[in-house]
Amino acid sequence: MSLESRYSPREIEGKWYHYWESKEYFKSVPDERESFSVVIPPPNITGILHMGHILNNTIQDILIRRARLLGKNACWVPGTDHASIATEAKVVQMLREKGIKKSDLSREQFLEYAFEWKDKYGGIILNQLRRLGASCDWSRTAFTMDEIRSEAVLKVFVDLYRKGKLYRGQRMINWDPDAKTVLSSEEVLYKEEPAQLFYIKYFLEDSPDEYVVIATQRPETIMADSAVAVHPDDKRYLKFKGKKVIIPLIQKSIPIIEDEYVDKEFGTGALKVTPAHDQNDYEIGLRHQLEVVDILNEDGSLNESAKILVGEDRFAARKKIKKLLEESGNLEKMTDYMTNIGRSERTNAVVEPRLSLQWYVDMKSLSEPALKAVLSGEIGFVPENFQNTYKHWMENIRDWCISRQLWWGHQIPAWYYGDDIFVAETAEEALQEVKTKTGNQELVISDLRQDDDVLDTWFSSWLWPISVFDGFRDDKELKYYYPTSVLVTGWDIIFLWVARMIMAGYEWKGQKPFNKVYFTGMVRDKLRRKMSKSLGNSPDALGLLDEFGADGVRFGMLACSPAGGDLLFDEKLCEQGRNFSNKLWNAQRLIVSWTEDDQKHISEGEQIIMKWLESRMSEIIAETNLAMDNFKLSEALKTLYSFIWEDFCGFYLEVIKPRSGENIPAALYKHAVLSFEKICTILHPFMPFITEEIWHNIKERKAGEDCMVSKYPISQSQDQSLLYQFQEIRHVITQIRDLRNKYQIKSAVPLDLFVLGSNEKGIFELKGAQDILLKLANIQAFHQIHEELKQGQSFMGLRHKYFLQMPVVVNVEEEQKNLAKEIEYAQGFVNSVQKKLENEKFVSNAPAELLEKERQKFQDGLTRLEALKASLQNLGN
RNA sequence: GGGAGCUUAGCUCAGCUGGUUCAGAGCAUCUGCCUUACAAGCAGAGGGUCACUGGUUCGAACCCAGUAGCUCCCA
Repeated sequence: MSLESRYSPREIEGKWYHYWESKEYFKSVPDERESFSVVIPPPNITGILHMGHILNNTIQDILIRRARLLGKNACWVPGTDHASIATEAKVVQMLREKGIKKSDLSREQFLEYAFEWKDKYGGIILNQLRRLGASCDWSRTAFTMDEIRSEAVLKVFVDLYRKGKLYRGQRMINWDPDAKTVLSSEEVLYKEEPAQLFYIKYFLEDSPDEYVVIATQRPETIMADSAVAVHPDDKRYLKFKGKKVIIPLIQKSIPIIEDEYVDKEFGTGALKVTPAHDQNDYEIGLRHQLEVVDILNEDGSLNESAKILVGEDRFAARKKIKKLLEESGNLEKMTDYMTNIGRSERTNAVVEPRLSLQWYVDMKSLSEPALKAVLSGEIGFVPENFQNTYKHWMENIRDWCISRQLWWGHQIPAWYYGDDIFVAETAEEALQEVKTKTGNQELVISDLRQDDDVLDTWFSSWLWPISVFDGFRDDKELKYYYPTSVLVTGWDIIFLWVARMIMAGYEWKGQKPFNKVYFTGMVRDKLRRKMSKSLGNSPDALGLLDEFGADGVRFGMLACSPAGGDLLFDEKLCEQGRNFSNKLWNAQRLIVSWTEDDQKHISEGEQIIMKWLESRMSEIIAETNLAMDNFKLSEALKTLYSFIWEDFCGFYLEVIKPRSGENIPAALYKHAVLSFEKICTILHPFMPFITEEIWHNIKERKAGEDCMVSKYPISQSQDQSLLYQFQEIRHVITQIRDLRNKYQIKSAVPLDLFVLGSNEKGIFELKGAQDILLKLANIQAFHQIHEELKQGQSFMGLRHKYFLQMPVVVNVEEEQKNLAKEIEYAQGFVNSVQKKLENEKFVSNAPAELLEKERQKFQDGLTRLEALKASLQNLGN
């Protein structure tokens, strides 16, 4: 077989993904095995693959693939989210490009277009996940607006209504004038933005020479003012108590009121009160029974009630009113200042506080079990400190506004007849109720009017862990897969989604939806900026996959992904991943190039290195398991990376590599293949494609004998003393290489090695050590000596002192310097340990084990110190 | 205004319940190598007062308090 020296992932990745799919390896059906289930955070149908998805789905895939290898019945349910606002915006835009206005269409016609759009673009992102290697059970692909999921939504709505946990209420809400819909507070993003404060004079009604100056950022709303408020303790305004002022331009008279809400320090200390257009003002209005004047249309333009500037957009009106106020002499001055502006997460429009009638879920009743579940640890958060954030939000929870003034989504199952509301899953049921209530059997469905609005998208996604298993109709699958094992998502939607899923889980199934939540960080660029389209700092995800291969990208993404915190993405990490792929690829090339020979004897060195690798691998498996159990995926991968690169390729393969032209003993070859095979399995969850490829290249495989469905190796007990001996061997090799480097002695020149020791020979007690030193450091002979060697470079091992005889002139002065430095260090070490041992409190307090360790340390330190001193002396002679 | 968190090598971060002179890894840097698996590589090396100040302790990067700087969430 001839293989390129560079690994090219492209065809290989495609090949294996199709193969796995054709074998139905991703498919899960309930059986007697333990289940391991994950539901995907459904990406928007408007979305395309970005770095956040790569991160999130790589992690899920790793967990799922590992569970599968561990013998569990792994089920990863994929799907998409209909994303009301975002999708409707896209569809409206698409229609506009075709020259169609939304207002010209009926609801049915619009939905037809929307579904068309969804069919065309909605699956893109799922296909992109396939390229990443995501092993989802595609036969389960769900959509928040498909039949099963929609039915669940309606059921839940009706259920909440009947339980009295759902109501319709008039509230101050966040209005998106672009999308013309209400937003929940979680969908509004606040940011400091520069703005201007307008200082406006309001003249007194009964003494036209006097005036009060109010400072406002929104002069266009003065027509909606119902009062001017001052703080009751504010001495400046005492004289105006009970008086009235005139709103400029429209000459309307409003009272001056006193309210403690007013901040005396801000602006002039006098606040214009506009109950219809500000949350706080609304509350002041309630306290003082003020008139509510709504001057804005749903698109943010001024309406008839404004009396002036009718039809103008709010921002245009602001500019115009400035001029008007100047002309009328009411504008005293303007100042710049920074203020928090709320913008719609989806449309970026400045959000307008607006009074309106909406549907709400009473959250208090739902939050209690959900809070308890997390605080008690029933549901584990990774990292744990998100508990605090969660707790704070849950304890201050506000009712959830779930209606949206859109067409794309689940239309609210509420029907109106006269002044009455009838909530039911279908129009027929609603009609039945109307008939019962009114006693009028003649009524037909068209006599009722269904609520125009749709439900917030999260009102369907909070049911996701239940609804993807059709859990509202049938418990069969739910019993097996629910609660799901772990949810992997970004911490930014902890309230929008995670908290609500927990509530839904307890509300309808009396059980948590998942055992663990793994919060990923936010992907940022090297400069710590959030990746965004507008900054253009987000790498092209598909381009990355092309360039580095899915395995390389998965590696790169994970290498910088601690749970929770931000992660600074750098393409260099993908490059590292690609290089790692290449390393594995070449290790495979090497092994495959060898010729087996069953006649050839295994040397002592080969014997011990096989044993060593087994111990070492067991150690690594245990470490990896521990890291994975604690969701330290990044750490687990790094452990494997350095084991494979340093231990397996850099050491083991170098030792067993036959000299050129020679064959390899058959048993050794088999050991190498078997070891590599295990490595493939352990690494498979992280880098599925290349491991599958290598798995098949290093050995003939029978049908169904695939890496993806292999058995995860078990950590055996380890030979600790062997591991220790090898540490010493490798240390000695490094020292020898260093000396060769320093004195420019080629590795081709064989050298003799001496170990100083009266009764033990250190590493050379281990049969085979010499073979290894010969192979890796070209040590041709080994001698035990009992005193310092005059001609020779010395170095310290972990326990012993070694000499290397080299045909060189030693730089005495420099050596002396180095030795002096080392002696100083060793002396310091010995001193500190001695101090510790002489300290009675330490001796009496420290555990016996530690004490023993310290004594050993002291002994070793002394030996080392003596040896160094001897070297120094020796050098002088 | 309320809360959470961070500060360790040039960069990004590990460092689990205090216990090797504990200061670690990767990347970057430097030196030497195209040694027949891999230059996407090999062999080595240098680099840090663990933000600052105090305290607890036999012992502190780790625990406590304060200070400074940064980040995020909520209002």
